[in-house]
Amino acid sequence: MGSAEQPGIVGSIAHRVPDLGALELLLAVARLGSLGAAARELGITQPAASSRIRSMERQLGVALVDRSPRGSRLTDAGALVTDWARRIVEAAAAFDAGAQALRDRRDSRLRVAASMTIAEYLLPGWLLALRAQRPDTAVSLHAGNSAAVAERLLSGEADLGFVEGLTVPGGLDSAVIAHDHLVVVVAPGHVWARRRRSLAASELASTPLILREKGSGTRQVLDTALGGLARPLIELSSTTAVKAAAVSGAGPAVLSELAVGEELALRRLVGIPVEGVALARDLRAVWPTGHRPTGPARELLSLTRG
Amino acid sequence: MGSAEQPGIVGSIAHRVPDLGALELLLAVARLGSLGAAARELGITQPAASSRIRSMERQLGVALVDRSPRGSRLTDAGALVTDWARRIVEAAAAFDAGAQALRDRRDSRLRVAASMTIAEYLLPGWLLALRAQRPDTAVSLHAGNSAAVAERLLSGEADLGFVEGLTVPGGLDSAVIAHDHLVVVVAPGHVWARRRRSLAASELASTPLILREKGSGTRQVLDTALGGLARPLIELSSTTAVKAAAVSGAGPAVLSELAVGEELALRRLVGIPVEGVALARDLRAVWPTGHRPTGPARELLSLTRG
DNA sequence: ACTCCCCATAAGGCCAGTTTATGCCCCCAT
DNA sequence: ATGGGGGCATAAACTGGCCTTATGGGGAGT
Repeated sequence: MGSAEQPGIVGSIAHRVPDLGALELLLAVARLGSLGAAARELGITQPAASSRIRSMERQLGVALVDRSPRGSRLTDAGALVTDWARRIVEAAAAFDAGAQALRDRRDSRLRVAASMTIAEYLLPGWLLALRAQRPDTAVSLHAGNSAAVAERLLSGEADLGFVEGLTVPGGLDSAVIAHDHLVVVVAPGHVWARRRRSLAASELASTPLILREKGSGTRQVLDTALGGLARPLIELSSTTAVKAAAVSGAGPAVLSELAVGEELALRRLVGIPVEGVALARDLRAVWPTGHRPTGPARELLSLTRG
Repeated sequence: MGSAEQPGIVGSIAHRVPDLGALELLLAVARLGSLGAAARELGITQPAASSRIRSMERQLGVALVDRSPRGSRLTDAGALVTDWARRIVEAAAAFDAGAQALRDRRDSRLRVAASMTIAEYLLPGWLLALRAQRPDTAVSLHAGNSAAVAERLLSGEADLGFVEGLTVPGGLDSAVIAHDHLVVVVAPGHVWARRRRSLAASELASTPLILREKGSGTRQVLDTALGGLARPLIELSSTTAVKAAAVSGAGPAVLSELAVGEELALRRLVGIPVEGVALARDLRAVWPTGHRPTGPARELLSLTRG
């Protein structure tokens, strides 16, 4: 690492955060109460675990575990660190579940097609649950808009689909699996953030907004709710881009609450109540008319409803 | 969460998920549109970035980036992977912000004391926001129950505190910064999950529950709401342990909605409405009477929306 | 054509993490 | 008391991944 130590602006966080293996090890230690047991579970030797925990403590500058000849318990700081670490590892598990489904395997027993918002925010969790229940089910995933989902289902390239629009594409049966609603959000510095009254539909319709492109489920719902009048300030091709633009203060955006939950909680964005507009939408599972999901597809479907 | 730390048959997820540095690089490529530019931003050379992205694609079995002599753009699959990766990196950034506050003890310009739930779920995000706004503010953090927070403030060992109980400890002024409410949760297989009617307070009081230990803010609110009648099925010392017990079906648990948001969304737990019990509580910032927060403390306070 | 910006490949170096091999400590059962 | 076993630490050697430097090829604007 010859070039590393320029003490200027903060570099990447990767070298200040222990890697996933170390965090996973820490979780195992917390759960099992012993370095050796944790090491066995992860398939490494006890000295490796010992050394890794120690170097993590050195890196963070905090003692994480209390070692004793009877085992190891977390310190107070260690418990906190472990809770924070768990969120990273959970996100990594979701990543893994999703990524494994993207690998286009011919022998997949369940082929799923989903709209972007669902694929982005919900599907990894469902796949994780499915894996816990049926570890040997190989799943493949394709993401696209409603039309693309319908096409894959009707051509037999997918067994089960998920869409987020208002209408169900022709030739498909569906079941509502969850409800979502769109929210109007602005950066905390925006004028609207200081409003006391809720927004009138006419105001929303007459204000240029940061929007997803036409054809997206989100845009479809908004256009319908406003009677086709949504005025774009700018059109972006991903939820992430819209969020980033809104956070940076470019203007008001309309997004699924799924997409902005975290931003609202941390006040990076502020939600503006709107009156007289139906911004709710159903999230639906879809399949070719008559072909009720069976086998793995039925399994996944039942997981999405609880 | 269980699935994130279940004993893996296939070994750890760490070797199936790219490390944080690679994910961060991918995010930079997505944002900047070029491998070389991303490499420069992270302070590595272009061949290193090229090689790292390539090995990530090999590991995941998916093409992530479309290279051209004019730059690089994400493939469709790459966009999805990047969105999932962003969640890992965000969790890592929160971890980093929190961990740094656990370390900086001596020369901290802002010393914070917080109750466990707040330290666990909210503080890392606040610290992240604070760092974005005032990058040079060194923060130290101690977590403990309300009494410990009060003690640190009154002894001058902390400048600002956060508590979640019903009452404000003596000698402290406070400001409500957010509202939280406790929810009754059970595993999806539990009898209560199939109830149609909401739960009566008397039923809750007469059912043995999975609870935090006495002295915790959560327990204090519940005991007060039920008139001191909460019957423990088992008492556990961390929110995480309570959650894990509830998910495994051991019985009903009572937890902050902050703690179970994800579990509810993924149906690993089901919330049970309760009638006639006030399970709401305020989250408060606290400081020694008369010493209104100034400087960094005031800055942090304003981020929490006091 | 010239030049700039992009990316790929090759060869060598370095560090982190791992394994094997010991040693010490404490608890408990014989 | 006396082994035995579980638990952790340290030392030394190995390995592999990531980084760097050096170099080459391809497209786009001037």
